[in-house]
Amino acid sequence: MRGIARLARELGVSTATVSRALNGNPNVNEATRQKVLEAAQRLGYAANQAARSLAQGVTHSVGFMIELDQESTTSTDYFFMGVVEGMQAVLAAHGLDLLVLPCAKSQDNFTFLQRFVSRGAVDGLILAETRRIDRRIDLLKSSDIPFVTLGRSDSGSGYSWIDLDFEGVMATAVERLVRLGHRRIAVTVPSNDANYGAIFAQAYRDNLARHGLDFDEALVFPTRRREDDGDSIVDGILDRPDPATAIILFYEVTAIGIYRRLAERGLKPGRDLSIIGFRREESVRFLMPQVTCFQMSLQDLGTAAARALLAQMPMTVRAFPSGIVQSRVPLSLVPGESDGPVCLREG
Amino acid sequence: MRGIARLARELGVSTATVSRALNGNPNVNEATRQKVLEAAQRLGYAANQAARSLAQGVTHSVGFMIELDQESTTSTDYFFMGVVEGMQAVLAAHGLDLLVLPCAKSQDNFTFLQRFVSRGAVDGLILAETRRIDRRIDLLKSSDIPFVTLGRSDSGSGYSWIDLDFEGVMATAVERLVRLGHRRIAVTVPSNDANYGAIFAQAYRDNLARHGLDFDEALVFPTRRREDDGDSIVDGILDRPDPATAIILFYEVTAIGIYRRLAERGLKPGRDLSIIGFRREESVRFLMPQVTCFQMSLQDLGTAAARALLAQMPMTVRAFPSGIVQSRVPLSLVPGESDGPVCLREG
DNA sequence: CTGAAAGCGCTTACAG
DNA sequence: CTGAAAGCGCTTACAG
Repeated sequence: MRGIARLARELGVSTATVSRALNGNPNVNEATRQKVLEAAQRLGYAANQAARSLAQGVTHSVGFMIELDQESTTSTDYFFMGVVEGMQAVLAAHGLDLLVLPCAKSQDNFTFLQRFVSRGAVDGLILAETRRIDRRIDLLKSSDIPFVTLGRSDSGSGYSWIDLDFEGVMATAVERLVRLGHRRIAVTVPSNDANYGAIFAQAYRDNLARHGLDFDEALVFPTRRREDDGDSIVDGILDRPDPATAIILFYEVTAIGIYRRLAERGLKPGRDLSIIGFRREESVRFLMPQVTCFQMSLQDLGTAAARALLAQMPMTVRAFPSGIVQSRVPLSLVPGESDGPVCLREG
Repeated sequence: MRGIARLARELGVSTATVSRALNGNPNVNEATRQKVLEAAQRLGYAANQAARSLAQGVTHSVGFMIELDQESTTSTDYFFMGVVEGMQAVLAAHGLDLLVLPCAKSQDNFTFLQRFVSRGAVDGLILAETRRIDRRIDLLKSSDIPFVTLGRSDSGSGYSWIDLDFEGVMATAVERLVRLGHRRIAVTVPSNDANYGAIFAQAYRDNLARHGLDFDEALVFPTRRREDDGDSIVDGILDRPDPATAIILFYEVTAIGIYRRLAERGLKPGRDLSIIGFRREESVRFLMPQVTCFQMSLQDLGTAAARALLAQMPMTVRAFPSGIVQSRVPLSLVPGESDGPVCLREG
């Protein structure tokens, strides 16, 4: 005999009473409850997770699905801990365990998710890095499981998402550059299939238009999260009849290659080419001159996602009556010295 | 009626047969199995996790407990993704799900772990960042759950661990510096309570002794994972009657502050002070001159940990007959320009 | 090769 | 306030 039965026998009460005492059911004599609690503590007893889930129909756990790829292996993760910290704090306060579910890039992310969903392994899900078209969202919508995504998608509708305020960042960056006199502004965009690339690019176009600037496909540079695209970007920007005078970066790390190439050509960031980065990444924080960029709270992002999820879950919906949440976490500009007024050279 | 019962009724067979077909039990007519598999696929059926675990007594999942602190929020995590990728690949190949369990620094890590253990939420555990004295190890030893730690500890014995080869790194670093003529070698050590700090410090002493060099407490600098200890270190090393000529860093990021301070004093890394870093971190990869440091495969670390765990688990012990594994993942030197022969100045 | 039935360890109406 | 019992959705000897 084991588990709750052993505890019950030991105490001379029924398993029902033990269960009630442990679960905070009010219909238990206070003295009995103390006796049970004490014994459980002493014997290190905790209800078996599987049995509990089966009987209750809930797991008291939430999954956070992340994807493991080469790129994220060296950088995105830096994004990860802060976000998880925010989520965990909120969920723990409501008795929910956060289980981070890492999906290898080599396995199909749809199948991966489906397994956890159809097995009822978690009560809710948070998805990272949504795609423009993302079948996972359709899957989650058609099943009855509460979920929230980190990032928007064109798939599905009427679901909760939290995202970065790409639009706000781009508006601030473009306006700042325009004020400094820039009329030809280049941009880098991520070359992967996550939706944020498309959003960033669209915001770029929208904000050029707002300021009456022409969009030029030649000034859009797809990049990966690595520093060595600097040569082609700098040369591509400057060696043309109508060079750009500024560039907005999606991946901040690109600044390293740009700085390097500029130095080779005897040029200076902020004087000969204005640079505004997006997110303040670890690897460029010490670059000189400092990159003008945007800062945000990763914890807040995680917190917002967790709250939005709790608003979907039956157990916590009353405490979070916000319904569907679709919101963007703001970023604030951190001025550096990598941007400045248009430099009047030869032309 | 739902779950397996519904599937069984639909197919006109018993739940036992469905279960067998789905679980690869050989005692099933091949045609029957196909029929079941097809229907399960079509209806999106997968066995309920809780019911399955309860019936089988195993969860088919492994927990990787990590801790979330301020420090790791900005850096250690960079360590994280690669390791998880390695673990996940190995575990998935054996039908095990990897659940990353993030523990907030504000909650007691012992209690956190205990809950997962006593509830039987996972079949095995991997612990990160062991302490010199680590009650979690005693807990795991006294329960029957298989586990592996990332990092050694003085607690417990006869358990499997995987760690970095701090000794090898230190031996290589000290020997390299000694060959370059250095006799006064400083070191930075982490100021937290993880065991690797103690190991690193001990390896430092051992290797000084091996080369007949005196140990001097004044040359040991506790640091945190941030760049701004450079001033006190550089000044502390150089402004003394018997200055050190070289320093070995635990946290590579410390190099940034050291470089800065050296520059302020008109000195050069590699010429006026030789610097060898430990692990090649993202944030200093682009420092000039490049820091001489050590490289390792995070994936290999994760892979080794997962394999060591499989060797403890009943289901996989036959495929991994290695027994207790206690091994150190090697790192290889990546020469930079931050170290060089002793510079003969004035004295 | 298949099915009826017991059992995994809990929770929770139901009855008292 | 407490207990006996049914039930959660599976798996697995056991019998055929």
